Amino acid sequence: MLTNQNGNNTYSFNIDKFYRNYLKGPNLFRKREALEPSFIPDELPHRNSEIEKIAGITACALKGDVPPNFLCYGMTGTGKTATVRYVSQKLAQHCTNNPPWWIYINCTVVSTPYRILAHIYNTIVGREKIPATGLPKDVILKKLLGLLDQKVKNSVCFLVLDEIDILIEKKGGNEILYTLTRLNESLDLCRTSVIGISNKLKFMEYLDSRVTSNLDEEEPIVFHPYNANELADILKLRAKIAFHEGIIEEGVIKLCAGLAAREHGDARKALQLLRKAGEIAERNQNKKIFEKHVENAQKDIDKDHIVEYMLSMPLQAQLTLTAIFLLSKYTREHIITSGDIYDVHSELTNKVPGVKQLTHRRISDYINELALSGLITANTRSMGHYGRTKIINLDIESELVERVLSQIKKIQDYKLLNYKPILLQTDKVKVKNIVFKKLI
DNA sequence: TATCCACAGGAAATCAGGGTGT
DNA sequence: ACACCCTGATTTCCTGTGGATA
Repeated sequence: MLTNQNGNNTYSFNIDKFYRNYLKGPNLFRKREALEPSFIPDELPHRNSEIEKIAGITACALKGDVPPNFLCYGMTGTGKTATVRYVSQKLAQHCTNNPPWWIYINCTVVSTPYRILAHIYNTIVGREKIPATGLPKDVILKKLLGLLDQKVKNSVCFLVLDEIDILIEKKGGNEILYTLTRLNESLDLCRTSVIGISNKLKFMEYLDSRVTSNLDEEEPIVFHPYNANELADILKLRAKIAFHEGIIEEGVIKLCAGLAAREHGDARKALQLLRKAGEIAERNQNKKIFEKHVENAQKDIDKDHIVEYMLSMPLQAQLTLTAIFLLSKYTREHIITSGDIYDVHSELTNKVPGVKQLTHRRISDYINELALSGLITANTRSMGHYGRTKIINLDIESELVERVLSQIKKIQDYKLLNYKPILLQTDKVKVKNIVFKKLI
Protein backbone atom coordinates (compact mmCIF):
# COMPACT_ATOMS: atom_id res chain seq x y z
CA MET A 1 0.00 0.00 0.00
CA LEU A 2 0.98 3.58 -0.29
CA THR A 3 3.19 5.10 2.31
CA ASN A 4 4.10 8.68 2.62
CA GLN A 5 7.84 9.03 2.85
CA ASN A 6 7.83 12.78 3.14
CA GLY A 7 6.74 12.58 6.73
CA ASN A 8 4.02 15.14 6.20
CA ASN A 9 1.05 12.90 6.75
CA THR A 10 -1.40 14.17 9.31
CA TYR A 11 -1.81 11.18 11.60
CA SER A 12 0.60 8.51 12.75
CA PHE A 13 -0.29 4.86 12.39
CA ASN A 14 -0.02 2.87 15.60
CA ILE A 15 1.46 -0.37 14.38
CA ASP A 16 1.63 -2.02 17.81
CA LYS A 17 -2.03 -1.43 18.45
CA PHE A 18 -2.85 -2.69 14.98
CA TYR A 19 -1.05 -5.99 15.52
CA ARG A 20 -2.59 -6.47 18.98
CA ASN A 21 -6.07 -5.95 17.58
CA TYR A 22 -5.33 -8.11 14.60
CA LEU A 23 -4.31 -11.02 16.81
CA LYS A 24 -7.34 -10.56 19.06
CA GLY A 25 -9.66 -10.37 16.04
CA PRO A 26 -11.50 -13.21 14.34
CA ASN A 27 -9.60 -15.85 12.43
CA LEU A 28 -11.53 -16.62 9.28
CA PHE A 29 -8.96 -18.66 7.38
CA ARG A 30 -8.32 -22.31 8.01
CA LYS A 31 -5.98 -22.84 5.07
CA ARG A 32 -5.28 -19.74 3.06
CA GLU A 33 -3.15 -21.54 0.44
CA ALA A 34 -6.28 -23.23 -0.89
CA LEU A 35 -7.10 -19.96 -2.61
CA GLU A 36 -3.68 -19.57 -4.19
CA PRO A 37 -3.40 -20.35 -7.90
CA SER A 38 -0.65 -22.87 -7.19
CA PHE A 39 -2.88 -25.01 -4.96
CA ILE A 40 -3.99 -28.28 -6.52
CA PRO A 41 -7.16 -29.60 -4.88
CA ASP A 42 -8.21 -33.25 -4.80
CA GLU A 43 -10.80 -32.69 -7.46
CA LEU A 44 -11.01 -30.26 -10.34
CA PRO A 45 -14.63 -29.47 -11.17
CA HIS A 46 -15.66 -29.05 -14.80
CA ARG A 47 -12.38 -30.25 -16.22
CA ASN A 48 -13.23 -33.89 -16.65
CA SER A 49 -12.83 -34.09 -20.39
CA GLU A 50 -9.51 -32.26 -20.30
CA ILE A 51 -8.22 -34.50 -17.52
CA GLU A 52 -9.33 -37.51 -19.49
CA LYS A 53 -7.53 -36.36 -22.63
CA ILE A 54 -4.28 -35.53 -20.86
CA ALA A 55 -4.39 -38.74 -18.84
CA GLY A 56 -4.96 -40.62 -22.08
CA ILE A 57 -1.99 -39.06 -23.80
CA THR A 58 0.42 -39.42 -20.89
CA ALA A 59 -0.67 -42.87 -19.69
CA CYS A 60 1.83 -44.70 -21.85
CA ALA A 61 4.57 -43.37 -19.58
CA LEU A 62 3.36 -45.96 -17.07
CA LYS A 63 4.45 -48.72 -19.41
CA GLY A 64 7.71 -47.06 -20.25
CA ASP A 65 6.67 -45.73 -23.64
CA VAL A 66 7.23 -42.19 -24.87
CA PRO A 67 4.20 -39.93 -24.66
CA PRO A 68 3.75 -37.60 -27.63
CA ASN A 69 4.31 -33.87 -27.38
CA PHE A 70 1.12 -31.83 -27.14
CA LEU A 71 -0.31 -28.39 -26.47
CA CYS A 72 -2.91 -26.95 -24.11
CA TYR A 73 -4.70 -23.77 -25.09
CA GLY A 74 -6.93 -21.49 -23.07
CA MET A 75 -7.25 -18.03 -21.57
CA THR A 76 -5.68 -17.21 -18.20
CA GLY A 77 -7.42 -18.86 -15.30
CA THR A 78 -9.03 -21.67 -17.26
CA GLY A 79 -7.16 -24.31 -15.29
CA LYS A 80 -4.54 -25.38 -17.80
CA THR A 81 -1.60 -25.52 -15.44
CA ALA A 82 -3.68 -26.88 -12.58
CA THR A 83 -5.01 -29.69 -14.75
CA VAL A 84 -1.56 -30.69 -15.95
CA ARG A 85 -0.24 -30.68 -12.39
CA TYR A 86 -3.24 -32.64 -11.22
CA VAL A 87 -2.69 -35.32 -13.83
CA SER A 88 1.01 -35.44 -13.03
CA GLN A 89 0.26 -36.10 -9.36
CA LYS A 90 -2.18 -38.86 -10.19
CA LEU A 91 0.18 -40.41 -12.68
CA ALA A 92 2.95 -40.52 -10.09
CA GLN A 93 0.62 -42.35 -7.68
CA HIS A 94 0.20 -45.16 -10.19
CA CYS A 95 3.86 -45.58 -10.99
CA THR A 96 5.48 -48.51 -9.30
CA ASN A 97 9.05 -47.99 -10.46
CA ASN A 98 10.87 -45.22 -12.28
CA PRO A 99 8.28 -42.47 -11.82
CA PRO A 100 8.43 -39.82 -14.54
CA TRP A 101 10.06 -36.45 -13.91
CA TRP A 102 7.99 -33.32 -14.34
CA ILE A 103 9.84 -30.12 -14.96
CA TYR A 104 7.79 -26.96 -15.01
CA ILE A 105 9.14 -23.98 -16.84
CA ASN A 106 7.34 -20.68 -16.65
CA CYS A 107 8.42 -18.96 -19.81
CA THR A 108 7.62 -15.51 -18.47
CA VAL A 109 10.34 -16.02 -15.86
CA VAL A 110 12.68 -18.41 -17.63
CA SER A 111 12.49 -16.77 -21.01
CA THR A 112 15.69 -17.38 -22.93
CA PRO A 113 17.03 -20.54 -24.57
CA TYR A 114 20.06 -20.58 -22.32
CA ARG A 115 18.03 -20.23 -19.15
CA ILE A 116 15.57 -22.91 -20.14
CA LEU A 117 18.36 -25.42 -20.60
CA ALA A 118 20.01 -24.28 -17.36
CA HIS A 119 16.68 -24.45 -15.52
CA ILE A 120 16.02 -28.02 -16.62
CA TYR A 121 19.52 -29.03 -15.63
CA ASN A 122 19.40 -27.31 -12.26
CA THR A 123 15.97 -28.72 -11.46
CA ILE A 124 17.13 -32.27 -12.07
CA VAL A 125 20.31 -31.81 -10.05
CA GLY A 126 18.39 -29.99 -7.34
CA ARG A 127 20.69 -27.00 -7.00
CA GLU A 128 22.16 -24.13 -8.99
CA LYS A 129 24.81 -26.07 -10.84
CA ILE A 130 24.73 -23.99 -14.02
CA PRO A 131 25.34 -20.26 -13.68
CA ALA A 132 22.79 -17.75 -14.95
CA THR A 133 25.11 -16.82 -17.80
CA GLY A 134 28.54 -17.44 -19.17
CA LEU A 135 28.60 -20.82 -20.90
CA PRO A 136 27.96 -21.54 -24.55
CA LYS A 137 24.52 -23.04 -25.19
CA ASP A 138 25.78 -26.17 -26.89
CA VAL A 139 27.97 -26.96 -23.88
CA ILE A 140 24.93 -26.84 -21.61
CA LEU A 141 22.91 -28.93 -24.03
CA LYS A 142 25.61 -31.60 -24.01
CA LYS A 143 25.76 -31.57 -20.21
CA LEU A 144 21.98 -31.77 -20.06
CA LEU A 145 21.80 -34.76 -22.39
CA GLY A 146 24.36 -36.57 -20.26
CA LEU A 147 22.47 -35.76 -17.10
CA LEU A 148 19.14 -36.92 -18.51
CA ASP A 149 20.57 -40.28 -19.53
CA GLN A 150 22.12 -40.70 -16.13
CA LYS A 151 19.42 -39.40 -13.76
CA VAL A 152 16.23 -40.10 -15.68
CA LYS A 153 17.42 -43.51 -16.72
CA ASN A 154 14.66 -45.77 -18.07
CA SER A 155 12.00 -43.21 -17.46
CA VAL A 156 10.25 -40.23 -19.00
CA CYS A 157 10.92 -36.57 -18.37
CA PHE A 158 7.96 -34.26 -19.04
CA LEU A 159 8.96 -30.72 -19.90
CA VAL A 160 6.00 -28.45 -19.21
CA LEU A 161 6.46 -25.08 -20.89
CA ASP A 162 3.96 -22.71 -19.33
CA GLU A 163 3.14 -19.59 -21.33
CA ILE A 164 5.07 -21.02 -24.23
CA ASP A 165 3.81 -18.20 -26.47
CA ILE A 166 6.20 -15.80 -24.76
CA LEU A 167 9.09 -17.80 -26.14
CA ILE A 168 8.50 -17.37 -29.82
CA GLU A 169 8.14 -13.62 -29.50
CA LYS A 170 11.80 -13.61 -28.59
CA LYS A 171 14.67 -14.47 -30.82
CA GLY A 172 15.90 -18.00 -30.50
CA GLY A 173 12.48 -19.14 -29.35
CA ASN A 174 11.85 -21.38 -32.30
CA GLU A 175 15.29 -22.96 -32.05
CA ILE A 176 14.95 -23.90 -28.41
CA LEU A 177 11.51 -25.40 -29.03
CA TYR A 178 12.95 -27.37 -31.91
CA THR A 179 15.79 -28.57 -29.69
CA LEU A 180 13.47 -29.54 -26.85
CA THR A 181 11.03 -31.40 -29.05
CA ARG A 182 13.82 -33.45 -30.59
CA LEU A 183 15.85 -34.26 -27.50
CA ASN A 184 14.93 -37.92 -27.81
CA GLU A 185 17.05 -38.30 -30.92
CA SER A 186 20.16 -37.64 -28.85
CA LEU A 187 19.15 -39.64 -25.78
CA ASP A 188 19.88 -43.30 -25.19
CA LEU A 189 18.42 -44.27 -21.82
CA CYS A 190 15.75 -41.68 -21.21
CA ARG A 191 12.84 -40.15 -23.09
CA THR A 192 11.40 -36.66 -22.96
CA SER A 193 8.04 -35.22 -23.84
CA VAL A 194 7.10 -31.56 -24.23
CA ILE A 195 3.81 -30.15 -23.00
CA GLY A 196 3.19 -26.61 -24.14
CA ILE A 197 0.70 -24.38 -22.35
CA SER A 198 -0.40 -21.25 -24.12
CA ASN A 199 -2.81 -18.39 -23.51
CA LYS A 200 -2.93 -17.52 -27.13
CA LEU A 201 -4.94 -19.61 -29.54
CA LYS A 202 -3.15 -18.18 -32.53
CA PHE A 203 0.22 -19.10 -31.12
CA MET A 204 0.81 -21.95 -33.58
CA GLU A 205 0.71 -19.56 -36.53
CA TYR A 206 3.89 -17.89 -35.40
CA LEU A 207 5.76 -21.14 -34.99
CA ASP A 208 8.38 -22.39 -37.35
CA SER A 209 6.99 -25.24 -39.44
CA ARG A 210 9.75 -27.58 -38.23
CA VAL A 211 8.57 -27.03 -34.66
CA THR A 212 4.88 -27.23 -35.52
CA SER A 213 5.20 -30.76 -36.81
CA ASN A 214 6.99 -31.82 -33.63
CA LEU A 215 4.53 -30.20 -31.26
CA ASP A 216 1.51 -31.29 -33.19
CA GLU A 217 1.76 -34.99 -32.54
CA GLU A 218 -1.58 -34.91 -30.76
CA GLU A 219 -4.74 -32.88 -31.15
CA PRO A 220 -4.28 -29.77 -28.96
CA ILE A 221 -6.40 -29.63 -25.82
CA VAL A 222 -8.55 -26.54 -25.61
CA PHE A 223 -9.66 -25.19 -22.24
CA HIS A 224 -12.87 -23.20 -22.48
CA PRO A 225 -13.51 -20.34 -20.07
CA TYR A 226 -15.58 -21.19 -17.02
CA ASN A 227 -19.05 -19.71 -16.80
CA ALA A 228 -20.38 -18.13 -13.61
CA ASN A 229 -21.96 -21.35 -12.36
CA GLU A 230 -18.82 -23.36 -12.90
CA LEU A 231 -16.75 -20.71 -11.16
CA ALA A 232 -19.16 -20.84 -8.24
CA ASP A 233 -18.63 -24.60 -7.96
CA ILE A 234 -14.88 -24.13 -7.92
CA LEU A 235 -15.12 -21.42 -5.29
CA LYS A 236 -17.42 -23.48 -3.05
CA LEU A 237 -14.98 -26.33 -3.10
CA ARG A 238 -12.00 -24.17 -2.29
CA ALA A 239 -13.85 -22.10 0.28
CA LYS A 240 -14.63 -25.28 2.20
CA ILE A 241 -10.91 -25.92 2.54
CA ALA A 242 -9.78 -22.36 2.96
CA PHE A 243 -12.24 -20.94 5.50
CA HIS A 244 -13.77 -22.06 8.76
CA GLU A 245 -17.36 -23.18 8.53
CA GLY A 246 -20.26 -20.79 8.15
CA ILE A 247 -18.39 -17.57 7.73
CA ILE A 248 -19.32 -16.84 4.12
CA GLU A 249 -22.56 -14.94 3.75
CA GLU A 250 -25.13 -15.85 1.14
CA GLY A 251 -24.31 -14.29 -2.20
CA VAL A 252 -20.59 -13.81 -1.67
CA ILE A 253 -19.55 -16.78 -3.78
CA LYS A 254 -22.03 -15.84 -6.48
CA LEU A 255 -20.71 -12.31 -6.60
CA CYS A 256 -17.09 -13.43 -6.89
CA ALA A 257 -18.03 -15.89 -9.61
CA GLY A 258 -20.07 -13.30 -11.47
CA LEU A 259 -17.32 -10.70 -11.40
CA ALA A 260 -14.72 -13.18 -12.58
CA ALA A 261 -17.01 -14.59 -15.27
CA ARG A 262 -17.19 -11.14 -16.75
CA GLU A 263 -13.43 -11.26 -17.14
CA HIS A 264 -13.43 -14.19 -19.56
CA GLY A 265 -14.19 -16.73 -16.83
CA ASP A 266 -10.91 -16.39 -15.00
CA ALA A 267 -10.81 -18.78 -12.05
CA ARG A 268 -7.62 -17.21 -10.77
CA LYS A 269 -9.40 -13.89 -10.52
CA ALA A 270 -12.36 -15.49 -8.73
CA LEU A 271 -10.09 -17.08 -6.14
CA GLN A 272 -8.16 -13.87 -5.70
CA LEU A 273 -11.38 -11.96 -5.08
CA LEU A 274 -12.52 -14.41 -2.45
CA ARG A 275 -9.16 -14.41 -0.69
CA LYS A 276 -8.92 -10.65 -0.69
CA ALA A 277 -12.51 -10.35 0.56
CA GLY A 278 -11.62 -12.66 3.42
CA GLU A 279 -8.55 -10.61 4.26
CA ILE A 280 -10.53 -7.39 4.24
CA ALA A 281 -13.17 -8.90 6.49
CA GLU A 282 -10.50 -10.10 8.88
CA ARG A 283 -8.78 -6.75 8.94
CA ASN A 284 -12.09 -5.05 9.70
CA GLN A 285 -12.61 -7.44 12.60
CA ASN A 286 -15.70 -8.91 10.94
CA LYS A 287 -16.67 -12.47 11.80
CA LYS A 288 -18.19 -13.11 8.40
CA ILE A 289 -17.51 -12.22 4.79
CA PHE A 290 -20.17 -10.03 3.21
CA GLU A 291 -20.75 -8.87 -0.34
CA LYS A 292 -19.40 -5.44 0.50
CA HIS A 293 -16.02 -7.07 1.24
CA VAL A 294 -15.99 -8.52 -2.26
CA GLU A 295 -16.78 -5.15 -3.76
CA ASN A 296 -13.92 -3.60 -1.82
CA ALA A 297 -11.68 -6.46 -2.81
CA GLN A 298 -12.42 -5.77 -6.46
CA LYS A 299 -11.41 -2.13 -6.08
CA ASP A 300 -8.31 -3.07 -4.11
CA ILE A 301 -7.16 -5.60 -6.67
CA ASP A 302 -7.51 -3.16 -9.55
CA LYS A 303 -5.62 -0.47 -7.70
CA ASP A 304 -2.94 -2.82 -6.38
CA HIS A 305 -2.26 -4.02 -9.91
CA ILE A 306 -1.76 -0.53 -11.21
CA VAL A 307 0.40 0.60 -8.31
CA GLU A 308 2.51 -2.51 -8.38
CA TYR A 309 2.96 -2.25 -12.10
CA MET A 310 4.03 1.38 -12.01
CA LEU A 311 6.50 0.79 -9.19
CA SER A 312 8.02 -2.21 -10.93
CA MET A 313 8.60 -0.47 -14.27
CA PRO A 314 12.16 0.41 -15.25
CA LEU A 315 13.15 3.97 -14.42
CA GLN A 316 13.06 5.09 -18.05
CA ALA A 317 9.47 3.87 -18.37
CA GLN A 318 8.62 5.71 -15.16
CA LEU A 319 10.16 8.86 -16.58
CA THR A 320 8.14 8.43 -19.75
CA LEU A 321 5.03 8.16 -17.62
CA THR A 322 6.13 11.22 -15.67
CA ALA A 323 6.40 13.14 -18.91
CA ILE A 324 2.89 12.10 -19.89
CA PHE A 325 1.59 12.97 -16.44
CA LEU A 326 3.13 16.45 -16.48
CA LEU A 327 1.89 17.12 -19.98
CA SER A 328 -1.64 16.07 -19.18
CA LYS A 329 -1.60 18.06 -15.98
CA TYR A 330 -0.33 21.32 -17.40
CA THR A 331 -1.49 21.31 -20.98
CA ARG A 332 -5.05 20.15 -20.54
CA GLU A 333 -6.44 22.03 -23.48
CA HIS A 334 -3.96 20.51 -25.94
CA ILE A 335 -3.48 17.07 -27.31
CA ILE A 336 -0.35 15.16 -26.36
CA THR A 337 1.75 13.63 -29.12
CA SER A 338 4.67 11.24 -28.96
CA GLY A 339 6.95 14.08 -30.02
CA ASP A 340 5.90 16.09 -26.97
CA ILE A 341 6.59 13.16 -24.73
CA TYR A 342 10.02 12.75 -26.25
CA ASP A 343 10.80 16.44 -25.63
CA VAL A 344 9.67 16.40 -22.03
CA HIS A 345 11.33 13.07 -21.32
CA SER A 346 14.62 14.44 -22.65
CA GLU A 347 14.32 17.46 -20.36
CA LEU A 348 13.60 15.19 -17.42
CA THR A 349 16.62 12.99 -18.06
CA ASN A 350 18.80 16.10 -18.14
CA LYS A 351 17.73 16.83 -14.58
CA VAL A 352 18.72 13.43 -13.28
CA PRO A 353 22.45 12.62 -13.21
CA GLY A 354 23.37 9.21 -14.52
CA VAL A 355 20.23 8.79 -16.58
CA LYS A 356 20.68 8.71 -20.32
CA GLN A 357 18.56 10.56 -22.80
CA LEU A 358 16.80 8.11 -25.09
CA THR A 359 16.00 8.15 -28.79
CA HIS A 360 12.60 8.69 -30.39
CA ARG A 361 12.53 5.05 -31.29
CA ARG A 362 12.92 3.89 -27.72
CA ILE A 363 10.34 6.32 -26.35
CA SER A 364 7.97 5.05 -28.99
CA ASP A 365 8.38 1.54 -27.58
CA TYR A 366 7.81 2.73 -24.03
CA ILE A 367 4.64 4.49 -25.12
CA ASN A 368 3.43 1.25 -26.66
CA GLU A 369 4.21 -0.66 -23.49
CA LEU A 370 2.35 1.82 -21.33
CA ALA A 371 -0.60 1.64 -23.69
CA LEU A 372 -0.55 -2.13 -23.58
CA SER A 373 -0.65 -2.09 -19.80
CA GLY A 374 -3.73 0.13 -19.87
CA LEU A 375 -2.15 3.10 -18.10
CA ILE A 376 -2.54 5.27 -21.18
CA THR A 377 -4.29 5.14 -24.53
CA ALA A 378 -2.34 5.87 -27.67
CA ASN A 379 -4.06 6.21 -31.02
CA THR A 380 -2.17 6.88 -34.21
CA ARG A 381 -3.67 9.76 -36.07
CA SER A 382 -2.61 11.52 -39.21
CA MET A 383 -2.69 15.27 -39.17
CA GLY A 384 -2.06 15.81 -42.81
CA HIS A 385 0.76 18.19 -43.40
CA TYR A 386 1.50 18.10 -39.72
CA GLY A 387 2.53 14.49 -39.97
CA ARG A 388 1.48 11.26 -38.42
CA THR A 389 1.75 10.72 -34.71
CA LYS A 390 0.14 9.15 -31.71
CA ILE A 391 -2.35 10.97 -29.56
CA ILE A 392 -1.79 10.00 -25.97
CA ASN A 393 -4.20 10.18 -23.04
CA LEU A 394 -3.63 9.29 -19.43
CA ASP A 395 -6.13 6.55 -18.69
CA ILE A 396 -6.14 6.44 -14.90
CA GLU A 397 -6.75 9.04 -12.22
CA SER A 398 -3.93 11.51 -12.32
CA GLU A 399 -3.94 11.77 -8.50
CA LEU A 400 -3.09 8.09 -8.28
CA VAL A 401 -0.32 8.47 -10.85
CA GLU A 402 1.07 11.43 -8.96
CA ARG A 403 0.96 9.59 -5.64
CA VAL A 404 2.81 6.61 -7.04
CA LEU A 405 5.36 8.59 -9.05
CA SER A 406 6.16 10.72 -6.03
CA GLN A 407 7.31 7.58 -4.22
CA ILE A 408 9.97 6.80 -6.76
CA LYS A 409 13.33 7.72 -5.35
CA LYS A 410 14.86 9.55 -8.30
CA ILE A 411 11.66 11.40 -9.12
CA GLN A 412 11.40 12.42 -5.49
CA ASP A 413 15.06 13.37 -5.08
CA TYR A 414 15.17 15.59 -8.12
CA LYS A 415 11.67 16.94 -7.56
CA LEU A 416 10.67 16.11 -11.10
CA LEU A 417 7.00 16.53 -10.38
CA ASN A 418 7.61 20.20 -9.59
CA TYR A 419 8.58 20.97 -13.15
CA LYS A 420 6.10 22.33 -15.58
CA PRO A 421 6.10 22.08 -19.36
CA ILE A 422 5.24 25.38 -21.00
CA LEU A 423 4.39 26.23 -24.57
CA LEU A 424 6.78 28.30 -26.60
CA GLN A 425 4.68 28.55 -29.65
CA THR A 426 1.18 27.40 -30.40
CA ASP A 427 0.13 25.95 -33.66
CA LYS A 428 -3.49 25.72 -34.65
CA VAL A 429 -3.28 21.99 -35.15
CA LYS A 430 -1.01 20.90 -32.38
CA VAL A 431 1.23 22.20 -29.70
CA LYS A 432 4.86 22.46 -30.69
CA ASN A 433 8.07 23.16 -28.91
CA ILE A 434 7.17 22.39 -25.39
CA VAL A 435 9.95 23.54 -23.13
CA PHE A 436 10.53 22.96 -19.49
CA LYS A 437 10.46 25.64 -16.87
CA LYS A 438 11.02 25.18 -13.21
CA LEU A 439 8.25 26.04 -10.77
CA ILE A 440 8.97 28.10 -7.71
C1' DT B 1 -3.70 15.35 -57.26
C1' DA B 2 1.00 15.28 -55.75
C1' DT B 3 3.45 16.53 -51.85
C1' DC B 4 5.36 16.18 -47.52
C1' DC B 5 5.22 16.17 -42.41
C1' DA B 6 6.25 13.64 -38.11
C1' DC B 7 6.31 10.16 -36.83
C1' DA B 8 5.40 4.35 -36.67
C1' DG B 9 7.63 0.41 -36.23
C1' DG B 10 10.74 -3.68 -38.28
C1' DA B 11 15.54 -5.50 -38.44
C1' DA B 12 20.05 -5.58 -37.31
C1' DA B 13 23.92 -3.76 -34.80
C1' DT B 14 25.97 -2.22 -30.62
C1' DC B 15 26.93 -1.82 -25.76
C1' DA B 16 27.37 -2.94 -20.95
C1' DG B 17 27.20 -6.16 -17.49
C1' DG B 18 26.85 -10.57 -16.00
C1' DG B 19 29.61 -14.78 -16.59
C1' DT B 20 32.87 -18.90 -18.49
C1' DG B 21 37.26 -21.85 -19.25
C1' DT B 22 42.18 -21.83 -20.17
C1' DA C 1 44.86 -11.88 -18.81
C1' DC C 2 42.35 -13.24 -22.55
C1' DA C 3 38.99 -14.79 -25.83
C1' DC C 4 34.59 -15.83 -25.77
C1' DC C 5 29.45 -16.51 -24.29
C1' DC C 6 24.52 -14.84 -23.12
C1' DT C 7 21.16 -11.27 -22.14
C1' DG C 8 18.60 -7.10 -22.08
C1' DA C 9 18.44 -2.40 -23.25
C1' DT C 10 19.19 0.75 -26.60
C1' DT C 11 20.74 2.79 -31.05
C1' DT C 12 21.08 2.96 -35.92
C1' DC C 13 19.18 2.53 -40.17
C1' DC C 14 15.54 2.01 -42.58
C1' DT C 15 10.96 1.90 -45.19
C1' DG C 16 6.13 3.02 -44.76
C1' DT C 17 2.10 6.06 -44.32
C1' DG C 18 -2.78 9.07 -43.66
C1' DG C 19 -4.46 12.91 -45.11
C1' DA C 20 -4.42 18.33 -44.89
C1' DT C 21 -2.44 21.44 -47.81
C1' DA C 22 -0.42 23.75 -51.89
